[in-house]
Amino acid sequence: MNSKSGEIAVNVAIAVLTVKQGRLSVVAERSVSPPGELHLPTVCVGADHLDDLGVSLLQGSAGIKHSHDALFLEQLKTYGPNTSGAGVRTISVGYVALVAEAIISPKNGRVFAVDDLRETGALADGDVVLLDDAVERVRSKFEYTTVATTLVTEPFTIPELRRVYESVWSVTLHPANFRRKVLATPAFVVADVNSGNQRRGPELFHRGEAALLHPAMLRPTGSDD
Amino acid sequence: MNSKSGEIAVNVAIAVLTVKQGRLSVVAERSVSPPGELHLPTVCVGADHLDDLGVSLLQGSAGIKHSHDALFLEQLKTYGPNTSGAGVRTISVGYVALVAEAIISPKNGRVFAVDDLRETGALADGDVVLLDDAVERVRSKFEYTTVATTLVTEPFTIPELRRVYESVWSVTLHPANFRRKVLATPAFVVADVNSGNQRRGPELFHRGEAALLHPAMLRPTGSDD
DNA sequence: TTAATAGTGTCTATCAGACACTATACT
DNA sequence: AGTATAGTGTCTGATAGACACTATTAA
Repeated sequence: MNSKSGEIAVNVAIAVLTVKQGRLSVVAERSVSPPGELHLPTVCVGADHLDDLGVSLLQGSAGIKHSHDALFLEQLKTYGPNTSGAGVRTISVGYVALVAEAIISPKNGRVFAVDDLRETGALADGDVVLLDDAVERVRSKFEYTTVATTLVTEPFTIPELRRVYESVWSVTLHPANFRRKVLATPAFVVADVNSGNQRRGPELFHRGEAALLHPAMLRPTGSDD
Repeated sequence: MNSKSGEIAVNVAIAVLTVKQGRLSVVAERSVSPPGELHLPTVCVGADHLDDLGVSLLQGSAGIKHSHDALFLEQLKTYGPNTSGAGVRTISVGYVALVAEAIISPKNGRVFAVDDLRETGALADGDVVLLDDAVERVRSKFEYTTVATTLVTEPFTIPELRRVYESVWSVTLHPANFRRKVLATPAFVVADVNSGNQRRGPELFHRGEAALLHPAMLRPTGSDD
């Protein structure tokens, strides 16, 4: 109700998650000030709406062509205020994005396996919290939405989609039951029309129109790593 | 990474939800500038951490004695920036809280039924979005956590707890099956030791230690009002 | 040929929802 | 007595998870 809050700086930070070589991974950039430290892509907030900033930050950091077919972007929560080196109080609005590894070409950073980032401790402290929240949010989203299909390139097979689930949840799933559950949800995936023509091997699918899963596909109990 | 964001004001806004006379309700205050308009309690962000601000805002607006036994507080998301009347760009960090109606004594506001607020349109536009998000978050939390017990006063009966669920979800639930599901979750509620002594009537319970529900208690399909 | 994976069929334990019935309390 | 609510027992359909089996591909 009063603008007396004054000296607060606001930025948007993003965890761009993908699956690379079967491992849950994230785009991170090298910091300048503490050399060797890594941080998540960030942009300062001006007049643009937060969600618009999230989109442009995603596209800028991951080098994605505008309005690519399938991508997932969602605000997580806001952190801070933290006092930076120069004594500026800063709050960070965190976002999480899901993009297939094939269409990522990071501008200033690189794609790191999340487990490696955690083990080496190279990621800035505040970003570790954001990354943890991002991973947990995505793991949860996988249970009751179709966002997993944003991490495969079309056309894809059911086992490919299963390996995405396995990488994100870090579990192994029963192939037969997984296939049944995916196909039981009406428009989760749709069979490729060319499937059965020339090609042999596993059946090919495309993303369906469904966004929510009924019923939900719950991760195995006691699944966390 | 740069404090050039400048002119941004940050505040915290809260939706304090409760069940009053069987209806999902929220604490709102009368605005000064557009007379008659209502708004959610707000505080400007200074040096304190956002979550600490949420706690003090909850206690300040709802008049709750410090560290009351059961209360739920969670950050929702951040909105904006919106340009206020004076041309100040403001972003609002939204919180949602759950408190039993018996321990609310609003300082500057009143407890309104959410449906009434929506119908009359008296709530400020931005706050309507926050309120909607808060209600949806709580409805979802009810499915897989025990937070519903924060909306009853101890000791309580199973039917009282059921009516809390019914008010928040705006559905009617099957009494027998509801009781079975609640009692099937180990430490959701614990029987009152005095139950069966003097008193007759429905059995009395207290809040249990469990925070998560296994298995989840899903709302009836197609339940929204 | 062998090993690994894709895919189908089927069985069982569990849970959600519905119904029937008894017990208790208030009028 | 009669009505409403608390609480128990039980049935049915749907689902999760496990196992057995066949088909296909790649070495």
